[in-house]
Amino acid sequence: MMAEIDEQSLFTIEQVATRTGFTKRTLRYYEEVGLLPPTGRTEGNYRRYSEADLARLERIKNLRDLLGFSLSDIREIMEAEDERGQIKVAYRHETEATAKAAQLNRADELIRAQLQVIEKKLAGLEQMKAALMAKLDHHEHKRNELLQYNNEVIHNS
Amino acid sequence: MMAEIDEQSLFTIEQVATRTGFTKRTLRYYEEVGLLPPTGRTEGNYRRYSEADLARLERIKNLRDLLGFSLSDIREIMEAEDERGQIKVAYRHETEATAKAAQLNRADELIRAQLQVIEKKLAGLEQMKAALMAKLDHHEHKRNELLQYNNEVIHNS
DNA sequence: TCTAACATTGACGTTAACGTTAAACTTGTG
DNA sequence: CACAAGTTTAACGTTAACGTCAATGTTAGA
Repeated sequence: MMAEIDEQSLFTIEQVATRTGFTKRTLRYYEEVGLLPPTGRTEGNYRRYSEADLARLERIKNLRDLLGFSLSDIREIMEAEDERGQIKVAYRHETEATAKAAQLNRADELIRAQLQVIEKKLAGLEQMKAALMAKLDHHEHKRNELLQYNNEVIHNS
Repeated sequence: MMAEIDEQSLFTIEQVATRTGFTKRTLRYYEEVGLLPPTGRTEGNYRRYSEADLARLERIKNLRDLLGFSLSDIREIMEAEDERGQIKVAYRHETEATAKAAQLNRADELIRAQLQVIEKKLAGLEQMKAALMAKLDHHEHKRNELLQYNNEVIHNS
Protein backbone atom coordinates (compact mmCIF):
# COMPACT_ATOMS: atom_id res chain seq x y z
CA MET A 1 0.00 0.00 0.00
CA MET A 2 1.56 3.26 -1.06
CA ALA A 3 -0.72 6.19 -1.85
CA GLU A 4 -4.27 6.59 -0.70
CA ILE A 5 -5.06 8.47 -3.84
CA ASP A 6 -5.18 7.41 -7.43
CA GLU A 7 -1.72 7.31 -8.95
CA GLN A 8 -3.25 8.73 -12.09
CA SER A 9 -3.96 12.43 -12.53
CA LEU A 10 -1.80 13.93 -9.83
CA PHE A 11 -0.05 17.18 -10.62
CA THR A 12 3.01 19.00 -9.34
CA ILE A 13 2.64 22.51 -8.04
CA GLU A 14 4.35 23.80 -11.16
CA GLN A 15 1.86 22.07 -13.44
CA VAL A 16 -1.06 23.37 -11.42
CA ALA A 17 0.39 26.87 -11.51
CA THR A 18 0.63 26.91 -15.30
CA ARG A 19 -2.77 25.29 -15.74
CA THR A 20 -4.68 27.51 -13.35
CA GLY A 21 -2.76 30.74 -13.74
CA PHE A 22 -2.15 31.01 -10.01
CA THR A 23 1.44 31.42 -8.88
CA LYS A 24 3.03 28.71 -6.79
CA ARG A 25 3.15 31.10 -3.89
CA THR A 26 -0.58 31.68 -4.20
CA LEU A 27 -1.28 27.96 -4.27
CA ARG A 28 0.65 27.47 -1.04
CA TYR A 29 -1.00 30.54 0.43
CA TYR A 30 -4.49 29.30 -0.33
CA GLU A 31 -3.69 26.05 1.39
CA GLU A 32 -2.20 27.93 4.33
CA VAL A 33 -5.31 30.04 4.88
CA GLY A 34 -7.66 27.12 4.45
CA LEU A 35 -9.13 27.93 1.07
CA LEU A 36 -7.81 24.69 -0.32
CA PRO A 37 -7.66 21.63 1.95
CA PRO A 38 -4.15 20.20 2.42
CA THR A 39 -3.22 18.37 -0.74
CA GLY A 40 -1.69 14.95 -0.97
CA ARG A 41 2.10 14.72 -0.54
CA THR A 42 4.84 12.58 -2.01
CA GLU A 43 7.06 10.58 0.27
CA GLY A 44 9.50 13.46 0.16
CA ASN A 45 6.80 15.91 1.23
CA TYR A 46 6.13 17.44 -2.20
CA ARG A 47 2.55 18.53 -2.86
CA ARG A 48 0.52 16.49 -5.39
CA TYR A 49 -2.71 18.05 -6.62
CA SER A 50 -5.73 15.94 -7.55
CA GLU A 51 -8.43 16.70 -10.13
CA ALA A 52 -10.71 17.68 -7.26
CA ASP A 53 -8.08 20.21 -6.15
CA LEU A 54 -7.96 21.63 -9.67
CA ALA A 55 -11.73 21.93 -9.78
CA ARG A 56 -11.74 23.74 -6.46
CA LEU A 57 -9.04 26.11 -7.69
CA GLU A 58 -11.00 26.91 -10.83
CA ARG A 59 -13.99 27.65 -8.65
CA ILE A 60 -11.89 29.96 -6.50
CA LYS A 61 -10.60 31.74 -9.58
CA ASN A 62 -14.12 32.37 -10.82
CA LEU A 63 -15.22 33.72 -7.48
CA ARG A 64 -12.15 35.92 -7.20
CA ASP A 65 -11.53 37.26 -10.70
CA LEU A 66 -14.96 37.11 -12.24
CA LEU A 67 -17.03 38.03 -9.26
CA GLY A 68 -14.56 40.03 -7.22
CA PHE A 69 -15.17 38.27 -3.92
CA SER A 70 -12.55 38.59 -1.20
CA LEU A 71 -10.81 35.45 -0.04
CA SER A 72 -12.82 35.44 3.17
CA ASP A 73 -16.03 35.76 1.15
CA ILE A 74 -14.85 32.82 -0.90
CA ARG A 75 -14.02 30.83 2.18
CA GLU A 76 -17.56 31.37 3.45
CA ILE A 77 -19.10 30.40 0.16
CA MET A 78 -17.04 27.27 -0.14
CA GLU A 79 -17.64 26.29 3.44
CA ALA A 80 -21.33 26.48 2.69
CA GLU A 81 -20.76 24.30 -0.34
CA ASP A 82 -18.74 21.87 1.70
CA GLU A 83 -21.55 21.70 4.21
CA ARG A 84 -23.90 20.88 1.37
CA GLY A 85 -21.54 18.10 0.47
CA GLN A 86 -21.73 16.76 4.00
CA ILE A 87 -25.50 16.96 3.89
CA LYS A 88 -25.47 14.99 0.69
CA VAL A 89 -23.44 12.23 2.29
CA ALA A 90 -25.68 12.17 5.34
CA TYR A 91 -28.62 12.07 2.98
CA ARG A 92 -27.46 8.89 1.34
CA HIS A 93 -27.13 7.16 4.70
CA GLU A 94 -30.51 8.30 5.92
CA THR A 95 -33.46 6.00 5.52
CA GLU A 96 -36.31 8.00 7.03
CA ALA A 97 -38.19 10.00 4.42
CA THR A 98 -38.92 12.93 6.75
CA ALA A 99 -35.24 13.21 7.69
CA LYS A 100 -34.29 13.07 4.03
CA ALA A 101 -36.70 15.88 3.26
CA ALA A 102 -35.32 17.93 6.15
CA GLN A 103 -31.80 17.58 4.80
CA LEU A 104 -32.93 18.67 1.37
CA ASN A 105 -34.51 21.71 2.97
CA ARG A 106 -31.34 22.59 4.83
CA ALA A 107 -29.32 22.29 1.64
CA ASP A 108 -31.80 24.48 -0.22
CA GLU A 109 -31.50 27.11 2.46
CA LEU A 110 -27.77 27.38 1.87
CA ILE A 111 -28.25 27.49 -1.87
CA ARG A 112 -30.82 30.23 -1.64
CA ALA A 113 -28.51 32.34 0.50
CA GLN A 114 -25.87 32.14 -2.21
CA LEU A 115 -28.42 32.88 -4.88
CA GLN A 116 -29.40 36.07 -3.12
CA VAL A 117 -25.83 37.36 -3.18
CA ILE A 118 -25.55 36.54 -6.85
CA GLU A 119 -28.93 38.05 -7.73
CA LYS A 120 -27.92 41.28 -6.09
CA LYS A 121 -24.74 41.53 -8.11
CA LEU A 122 -26.59 40.50 -11.24
CA ALA A 123 -29.15 43.24 -10.74
CA GLY A 124 -26.42 45.84 -10.36
CA LEU A 125 -24.63 44.66 -13.47
CA GLU A 126 -27.84 44.44 -15.50
CA GLN A 127 -28.63 47.99 -14.56
CA MET A 128 -25.21 49.19 -15.64
CA LYS A 129 -25.55 47.29 -18.86
CA ALA A 130 -28.97 48.76 -19.54
CA ALA A 131 -27.70 52.27 -18.92
CA LEU A 132 -24.82 51.80 -21.32
CA MET A 133 -26.99 50.24 -23.99
CA ALA A 134 -29.48 53.05 -23.67
CA LYS A 135 -26.66 55.44 -24.47
CA LEU A 136 -25.66 53.44 -27.52
CA ASP A 137 -29.26 53.55 -28.61
CA HIS A 138 -29.43 57.25 -28.08
CA HIS A 139 -26.31 57.76 -30.15
CA GLU A 140 -27.78 55.63 -32.88
CA HIS A 141 -30.73 57.97 -32.94
CA LYS A 142 -28.48 60.97 -33.20
CA ARG A 143 -26.54 59.42 -36.02
CA ASN A 144 -29.77 58.92 -37.93
CA GLU A 145 -30.69 62.54 -37.38
CA LEU A 146 -27.33 63.56 -38.78
CA LEU A 147 -27.83 61.43 -41.87
CA GLN A 148 -31.36 62.72 -42.25
CA TYR A 149 -30.07 66.27 -42.19
CA ASN A 150 -27.37 65.42 -44.71
CA ASN A 151 -29.91 63.94 -47.08
CA GLU A 152 -32.10 67.01 -46.89
CA VAL A 153 -29.15 69.22 -47.71
CA ILE A 154 -28.25 67.05 -50.65
CA HIS A 155 -31.79 66.99 -51.99
CA ASN A 156 -32.23 70.74 -51.62
CA SER A 157 -29.01 71.61 -53.41
CA MET B 1 -18.21 87.47 -6.30
CA MET B 2 -17.71 84.83 -3.62
CA ALA B 3 -18.23 81.23 -4.56
CA GLU B 4 -18.13 79.84 -8.07
CA ILE B 5 -20.65 77.24 -7.09
CA ASP B 6 -24.26 77.45 -6.09
CA GLU B 7 -24.65 78.41 -2.45
CA GLN B 8 -27.51 75.94 -2.29
CA SER B 9 -26.95 72.21 -1.79
CA LEU B 10 -23.40 72.14 -0.53
CA PHE B 11 -22.55 69.60 2.15
CA THR B 12 -19.90 69.26 4.83
CA ILE B 13 -17.73 66.20 4.88
CA GLU B 14 -19.62 64.96 7.91
CA GLN B 15 -22.96 65.18 6.12
CA VAL B 16 -21.57 63.41 3.08
CA ALA B 17 -20.11 60.70 5.28
CA THR B 18 -23.44 59.93 6.94
CA ARG B 19 -25.36 60.15 3.67
CA THR B 20 -23.06 57.96 1.63
CA GLY B 21 -21.80 55.59 4.30
CA PHE B 22 -18.19 56.35 3.48
CA THR B 23 -15.97 57.45 6.35
CA LYS B 24 -14.51 60.93 6.28
CA ARG B 25 -11.08 59.39 5.87
CA THR B 26 -12.28 57.50 2.82
CA LEU B 27 -13.76 60.65 1.29
CA ARG B 28 -10.45 62.46 1.65
CA TYR B 29 -8.62 59.40 0.39
CA TYR B 30 -10.73 59.16 -2.75
CA GLU B 31 -9.99 62.76 -3.47
CA GLU B 32 -6.30 62.18 -2.79
CA VAL B 33 -6.05 59.29 -5.25
CA GLY B 34 -8.08 61.07 -7.90
CA LEU B 35 -11.29 59.08 -7.74
CA LEU B 36 -13.18 62.22 -6.83
CA PRO B 37 -12.09 65.55 -8.31
CA PRO B 38 -11.06 68.17 -5.72
CA THR B 39 -14.22 69.48 -4.12
CA GLY B 40 -15.05 73.11 -3.54
CA ARG B 41 -13.62 74.73 -0.41
CA THR B 42 -14.86 77.34 2.03
CA GLU B 43 -12.83 80.46 2.66
CA GLY B 44 -11.29 78.62 5.60
CA ASN B 45 -10.30 75.66 3.41
CA TYR B 46 -13.09 73.30 4.50
CA ARG B 47 -14.38 70.91 1.85
CA ARG B 48 -17.89 71.51 0.49
CA TYR B 49 -19.47 68.71 -1.52
CA SER B 50 -21.86 69.40 -4.38
CA GLU B 51 -24.73 67.24 -5.61
CA ALA B 52 -22.51 66.16 -8.47
CA ASP B 53 -19.94 64.98 -5.95
CA LEU B 54 -22.62 62.99 -4.14
CA ALA B 55 -23.74 61.39 -7.36
CA ARG B 56 -20.19 60.43 -8.19
CA LEU B 57 -19.72 58.94 -4.74
CA GLU B 58 -22.88 56.88 -5.07
CA ARG B 59 -21.60 55.61 -8.39
CA ILE B 60 -18.29 54.66 -6.77
CA LYS B 61 -20.12 52.84 -4.00
CA ASN B 62 -22.11 50.80 -6.49
CA LEU B 63 -19.02 49.86 -8.43
CA ARG B 64 -17.13 48.96 -5.28
CA ASP B 65 -19.68 47.23 -3.05
CA LEU B 66 -22.16 45.89 -5.52
CA LEU B 67 -19.86 44.92 -8.28
CA GLY B 68 -16.61 44.35 -6.46
CA PHE B 69 -14.40 46.49 -8.68
CA SER B 70 -11.06 47.63 -7.32
CA LEU B 71 -10.44 51.34 -6.95
CA SER B 72 -8.16 51.32 -9.98
CA ASP B 73 -10.86 49.52 -11.98
CA ILE B 74 -13.26 52.21 -10.86
CA ARG B 75 -10.84 54.94 -11.77
CA GLU B 76 -10.58 53.52 -15.29
CA ILE B 77 -14.32 53.20 -15.63
CA MET B 78 -14.96 56.72 -14.44
CA GLU B 79 -12.19 58.17 -16.55
CA ALA B 80 -13.89 56.62 -19.54
CA GLU B 81 -17.16 58.14 -18.42
CA ASP B 82 -15.50 61.50 -17.92
CA GLU B 83 -14.04 61.32 -21.38
CA ARG B 84 -17.49 60.60 -22.71
CA GLY B 85 -18.66 63.68 -20.89
CA GLN B 86 -15.95 65.72 -22.59
CA ILE B 87 -16.95 64.31 -25.92
CA LYS B 88 -20.52 65.27 -25.24
CA VAL B 89 -19.52 68.86 -24.59
CA ALA B 90 -17.35 68.97 -27.68
CA TYR B 91 -20.25 67.45 -29.55
CA ARG B 92 -22.55 70.30 -28.65
CA HIS B 93 -20.05 72.87 -29.87
CA GLU B 94 -19.41 71.03 -33.09
CA THR B 95 -21.29 72.05 -36.17
CA GLU B 96 -19.91 69.76 -38.82
CA ALA B 97 -22.02 66.65 -39.24
CA THR B 98 -19.08 64.37 -40.01
CA ALA B 99 -17.21 65.54 -36.92
CA LYS B 100 -20.33 64.99 -34.83
CA ALA B 101 -20.63 61.48 -36.14
CA ALA B 102 -16.97 60.82 -35.38
CA GLN B 103 -17.46 61.91 -31.78
CA LEU B 104 -20.44 59.65 -31.43
CA ASN B 105 -18.31 56.82 -32.71
CA ARG B 106 -15.55 57.51 -30.22
CA ALA B 107 -18.07 57.60 -27.39
CA ASP B 108 -19.57 54.33 -28.54
CA GLU B 109 -16.15 52.76 -28.55
CA LEU B 110 -15.69 53.60 -24.88
CA ILE B 111 -19.15 52.36 -24.06
CA ARG B 112 -18.59 49.06 -25.83
CA ALA B 113 -15.35 48.51 -23.94
CA GLN B 114 -17.21 48.88 -20.66
CA LEU B 115 -20.00 46.67 -21.87
CA GLN B 116 -17.49 43.92 -22.53
CA VAL B 117 -16.23 44.00 -18.97
CA ILE B 118 -19.77 43.88 -17.68
CA GLU B 119 -20.84 41.11 -20.04
CA LYS B 120 -17.96 38.99 -18.86
CA LYS B 121 -18.95 39.34 -15.23
CA LEU B 122 -22.58 38.81 -16.11
CA ALA B 123 -21.80 35.59 -17.90
CA GLY B 124 -19.90 34.28 -14.92
CA LEU B 125 -22.68 35.18 -12.54
CA GLU B 126 -25.37 33.72 -14.78
CA GLN B 127 -23.47 30.50 -14.92
CA MET B 128 -23.18 30.34 -11.15
CA LYS B 129 -26.85 31.12 -10.82
CA ALA B 130 -27.81 28.42 -13.28
CA ALA B 131 -25.71 25.85 -11.44
CA LEU B 132 -27.34 26.70 -8.12
CA MET B 133 -30.83 26.68 -9.56
CA ALA B 134 -30.21 23.33 -11.18
CA LYS B 135 -29.43 21.98 -7.75
CA LEU B 136 -32.63 23.41 -6.32
CA ASP B 137 -34.48 21.81 -9.17
CA HIS B 138 -32.83 18.51 -8.54
CA HIS B 139 -33.79 18.65 -4.88
CA GLU B 140 -37.34 19.46 -5.86
CA HIS B 141 -37.37 16.29 -7.90
CA LYS B 142 -36.11 14.26 -4.98
CA ARG B 143 -38.70 15.74 -2.68
CA ASN B 144 -41.40 14.66 -5.09
CA GLU B 145 -40.00 11.17 -5.13
CA LEU B 146 -40.16 11.10 -1.36
CA LEU B 147 -43.78 12.23 -1.36
CA GLN B 148 -44.60 9.73 -4.04
CA TYR B 149 -43.19 6.95 -1.91
CA ASN B 150 -45.09 8.20 1.14
CA ASN B 151 -48.36 8.17 -0.75
CA GLU B 152 -47.80 4.65 -1.92
CA VAL B 153 -47.15 3.54 1.63
CA ILE B 154 -50.31 5.27 2.84
CA HIS B 155 -52.45 3.81 0.10
CA ASN B 156 -51.14 0.31 0.66
CA SER B 157 -51.70 0.35 4.41
C1' DT C 1 25.34 7.93 -7.88
C1' DC C 2 25.70 12.58 -9.15
C1' DT C 3 23.64 16.66 -10.24
C1' DA C 4 20.52 20.11 -12.37
C1' DA C 5 16.00 21.33 -11.64
C1' DC C 6 12.28 21.64 -8.73
C1' DA C 7 9.98 21.87 -3.90
C1' DT C 8 9.55 23.10 1.16
C1' DT C 9 9.23 26.12 5.09
C1' DG C 10 10.39 30.60 7.21
C1' DA C 11 10.73 35.09 7.22
C1' DC C 12 10.68 39.55 5.70
C1' DG C 13 8.92 42.89 1.87
C1' DT C 14 5.11 45.18 -0.79
C1' DT C 15 0.74 47.35 -2.34
C1' DA C 16 -4.04 48.74 -1.85
C1' DA C 17 -7.29 50.72 0.95
C1' DC C 18 -8.11 52.60 4.42
C1' DG C 19 -7.71 53.56 10.28
C1' DT C 20 -5.80 56.38 13.90
C1' DT C 21 -3.59 60.02 16.18
C1' DA C 22 -1.62 64.59 16.65
C1' DA C 23 -1.16 69.46 16.11
C1' DA C 24 -3.14 73.41 14.23
C1' DC C 25 -6.95 75.90 12.20
C1' DT C 26 -12.21 77.18 11.28
C1' DT C 27 -17.20 77.72 12.27
C1' DG C 28 -21.30 78.64 14.23
C1' DT C 29 -23.78 79.43 18.41
C1' DG C 30 -24.64 81.52 22.92
C1' DC D 1 -16.03 87.05 21.29
C1' DA D 2 -15.48 82.82 23.53
C1' DC D 3 -15.31 78.21 22.81
C1' DA D 4 -17.11 73.55 21.76
C1' DA D 5 -17.44 71.02 17.85
C1' DG D 6 -15.92 70.20 13.40
C1' DT D 7 -12.00 70.26 9.78
C1' DT D 8 -7.23 70.18 7.73
C1' DT D 9 -2.78 68.04 6.63
C1' DA D 10 0.86 64.96 7.93
C1' DA D 11 2.41 60.88 9.34
C1' DC D 12 2.47 56.49 11.05
C1' DG D 13 -0.37 51.95 11.73
C1' DT D 14 -3.08 47.93 9.91
C1' DT D 15 -4.95 44.05 7.14
C1' DA D 16 -5.38 41.26 3.03
C1' DA D 17 -3.14 39.03 -0.49
C1' DC D 18 0.40 37.91 -2.14
C1' DG D 19 6.06 38.60 -3.80
C1' DT D 20 10.78 37.53 -2.88
C1' DC D 21 14.71 35.49 -0.89
C1' DA D 22 17.38 32.10 1.66
C1' DA D 23 18.58 27.78 3.47
C1' DT D 24 17.63 23.11 2.92
C1' DG D 25 15.64 18.97 1.17
C1' DT D 26 13.81 16.00 -3.05
C1' DT D 27 13.51 14.01 -7.83
C1' DA D 28 14.53 12.30 -12.02
C1' DG D 29 17.57 11.35 -15.56
C1' DA D 30 22.34 10.43 -17.65
